[in-house]
Amino acid sequence: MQFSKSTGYALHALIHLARAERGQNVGIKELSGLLGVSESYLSKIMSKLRQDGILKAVTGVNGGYELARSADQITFLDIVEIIEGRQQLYDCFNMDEERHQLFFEAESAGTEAEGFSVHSKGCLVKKVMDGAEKQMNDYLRRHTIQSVLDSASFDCGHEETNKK
Amino acid sequence: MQFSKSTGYALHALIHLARAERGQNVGIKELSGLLGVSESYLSKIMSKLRQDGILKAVTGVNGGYELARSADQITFLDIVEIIEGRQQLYDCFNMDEERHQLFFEAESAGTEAEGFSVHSKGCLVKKVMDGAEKQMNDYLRRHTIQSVLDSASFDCGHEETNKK
DNA sequence: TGCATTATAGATAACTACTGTCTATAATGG
DNA sequence: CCATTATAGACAGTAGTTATCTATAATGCA
Repeated sequence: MQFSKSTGYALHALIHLARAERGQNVGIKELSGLLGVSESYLSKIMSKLRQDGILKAVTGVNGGYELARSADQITFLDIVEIIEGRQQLYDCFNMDEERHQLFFEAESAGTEAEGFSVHSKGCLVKKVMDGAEKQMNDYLRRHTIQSVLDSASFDCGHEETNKK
Repeated sequence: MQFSKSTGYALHALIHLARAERGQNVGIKELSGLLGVSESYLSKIMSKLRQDGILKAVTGVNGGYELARSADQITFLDIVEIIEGRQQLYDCFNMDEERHQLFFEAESAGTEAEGFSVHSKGCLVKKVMDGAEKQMNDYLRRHTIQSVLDSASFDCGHEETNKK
């Protein structure tokens, strides 16, 4: 299990766009040269980001890409979900209860009258794996394109560093 | 990006083994029937777990598998690393500094005399992605086969529940 | 208008990993 | 000696990733 290279391309491209002047379009040629990936392949990725509202694109002369929202409103999780897809990391291979009788959490067996909060039924393995995924996603949600710019000392001098 | 089904098989099989009597071998036939996967495929997974010291295996009549250590010494991370491999989730596509000049963290530029701890140089994108992976791994390390057994109310009656 | 530029969309293909089957082999107990 | 059980290797189908190439559409400029 690994993140696809496309996710890396997307994140690096966005950082570059975030550093560009507002209103300045950056073309695929510049981006692909910077990242060392073909224009053809990268443009697929950029189109996806546009379709999901991360970018704006302009065709024609002086066209190119621009962020559709400010860099601190674009989280790493946004990009990972767009490129990797939104399925969960762990799909239990067989969710029917017949086979899972041993791996399912029993729902407060027979104690309904006691007012117990009925446990949500589900595979205990999946519960752990989903918990693990949530830890990662929460972290990715806390990190934005802007936060990466802040942690770097780009153009030391005319921009304050460590703004965050 | 998703966990492979094999990881799910492995975890479920281990939970079943953990419930078996100490010294009692469980055969591949029983396990494959329970999980709904072929003996052939599951045995590959079990062999891997044996090679990595999670299981002991006995061939021949009355043979089968048994945990090699106690269930609370087998973490979810152990199993994920064995089945999914130990590579990092994010490999930066191009780590040479030439191309990365914009994405690398500068190492405490020119302030060496101040006694700053020199930042470890590296791609800022990778730093975030590695951080995210660490969050997930830490969670997986805190969850063991035993902790899953504890959270379930198996065989209510002759075993204490919530031992942990 | 016509042309160069630039993004978009579709078809295609190589490669890899995952999932799974089949067969042969080795070890063990009865 | 035989049935049982795990192991190892070869093999194949499927899906996803990583591209490439071509054609198309939109835009700005001369």
